Amino acid sequence: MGKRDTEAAGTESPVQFSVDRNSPVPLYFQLSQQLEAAIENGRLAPGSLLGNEIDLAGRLGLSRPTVRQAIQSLVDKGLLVRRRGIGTQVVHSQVKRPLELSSLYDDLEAAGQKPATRVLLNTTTEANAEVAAALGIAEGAEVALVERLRLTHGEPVAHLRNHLPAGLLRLETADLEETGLYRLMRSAGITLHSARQAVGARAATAEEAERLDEAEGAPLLTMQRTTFDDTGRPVEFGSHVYRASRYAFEFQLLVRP
Amino acid sequence: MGKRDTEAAGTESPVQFSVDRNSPVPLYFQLSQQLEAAIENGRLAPGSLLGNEIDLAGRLGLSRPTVRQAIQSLVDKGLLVRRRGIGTQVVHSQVKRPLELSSLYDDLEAAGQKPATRVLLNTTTEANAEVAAALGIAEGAEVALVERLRLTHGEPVAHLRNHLPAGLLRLETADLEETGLYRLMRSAGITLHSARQAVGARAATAEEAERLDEAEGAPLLTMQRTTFDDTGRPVEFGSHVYRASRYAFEFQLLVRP
DNA sequence: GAGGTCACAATGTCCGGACAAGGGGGGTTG
DNA sequence: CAACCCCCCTTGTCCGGACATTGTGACCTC
Repeated sequence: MGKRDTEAAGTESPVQFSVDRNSPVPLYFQLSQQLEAAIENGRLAPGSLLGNEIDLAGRLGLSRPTVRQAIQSLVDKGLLVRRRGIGTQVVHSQVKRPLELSSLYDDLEAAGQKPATRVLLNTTTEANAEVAAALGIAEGAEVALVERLRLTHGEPVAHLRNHLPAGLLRLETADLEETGLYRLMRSAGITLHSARQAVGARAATAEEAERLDEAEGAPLLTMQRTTFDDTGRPVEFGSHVYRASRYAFEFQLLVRP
Repeated sequence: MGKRDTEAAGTESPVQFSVDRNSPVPLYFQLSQQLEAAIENGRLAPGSLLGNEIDLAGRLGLSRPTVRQAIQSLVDKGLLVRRRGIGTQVVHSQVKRPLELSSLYDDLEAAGQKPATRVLLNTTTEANAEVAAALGIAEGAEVALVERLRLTHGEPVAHLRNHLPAGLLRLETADLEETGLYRLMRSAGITLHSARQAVGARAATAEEAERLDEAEGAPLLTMQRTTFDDTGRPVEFGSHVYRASRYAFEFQLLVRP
């Protein structure tokens, strides 16, 4: 009886947003960024309702499709959940970042470690059967070969062996010592699109043990990865070995609905 | 001069689609499924153009937004690539399935292996610090504990230890021997939404070696995973050990644009 | 009081249109 | 002949509206 009809239902959100129509950045993107920031810093509490799309659109002077596009992008990121008949609510946190095509260099840097790289080899060679199959080229064809040792605090973490199609990109040893391979590829105009990975484990050979400062037979984490650009062309085949005592893969993933 | 204006530009696709407006399944979904099937079986060749959205909409009697929604869902899956000013192309194959929240049981079954499960333990216990932190509950609180040995062809592949919040779900040993844990959770109405995983490696302890029929010190692949439902509530914490000689994680992933 | 029924609220789907932005090709111009 | 410019094609963004579908809660009935 004494209830006002506009009274919010408890977990409603009073956060205000605004968009700039003169900005060249799309309206839906402006909104999604503001929403994401509000979720990130807790102004939009986990579990709280977002308020219905119609009102939100009205308050911002946007159309519903635009608002929906903004919300959808965050649903895709796993930050929001839509429930028909209920509303859109903020996921109960714990979600950080979904799995990306992780660069070891970026991973280490993000973890606060200061990664260093020692280039062991930067040359060309003939593709063996495995490399040829991964890169979709003929066996014996010329490919670029890079072998690197990745270190943090002066300690080796991983041995990285990468094969790239010939002529794709000019790799300077100096650049490789400075940053990660993916960054170099991206700045060369290559758009990384997808990758196929296999992660396993095996015991260290004598040579690997020597290189990584481990005992022979110590458990190592292995990863093989073929990366494709947006045309589906293989642009890189990596065969990496990590010291299990110093590195593990961590990632978040979403369930495809 | 002698060119007809409707002449396709070489790599155009002549594939026909159709939608049923009386079906309850959404129009955009009908179209995206047909597109996906056409890509899967090669009728839409890798690299070929899809034809512009306007025409496609016109031919199907749909609006452009609906067609775009269908196409977008396949772009999200990594099957298509859009280029402004050019058109939408089929990715040059190699893409199979992006990473899903993989169930070992489903993985093995999909690989043609016939997985079997031996339940070693199905009880409740008090959460230790690690489990409590993962499930977001108090240390010492009661949790369900399941330990299973997963086998193929009579050979052990992995030892699986799972902790679940008390009262979430009634786990019958008989069911656990028949199928995977995730299937049981899903059929209990729990919607799995996201997971946080860590994959590493270590040497087998004497007990693990015994259980998995490996030598002591053999390299093992380890995974720890906390799974969340769509409200962000932790619903499962798994601590698994795989025989590196018989199993590796394989997955495809997309680069977030 | 327990049950079902109905209205409401919210997202899901779909339409038709409009203009902007980027890429490519062809024509024009030097 | 080459460089530049302009036009056209395609996707990107955005709008306003319409109806369907699905949870929820209140109301009514038994």
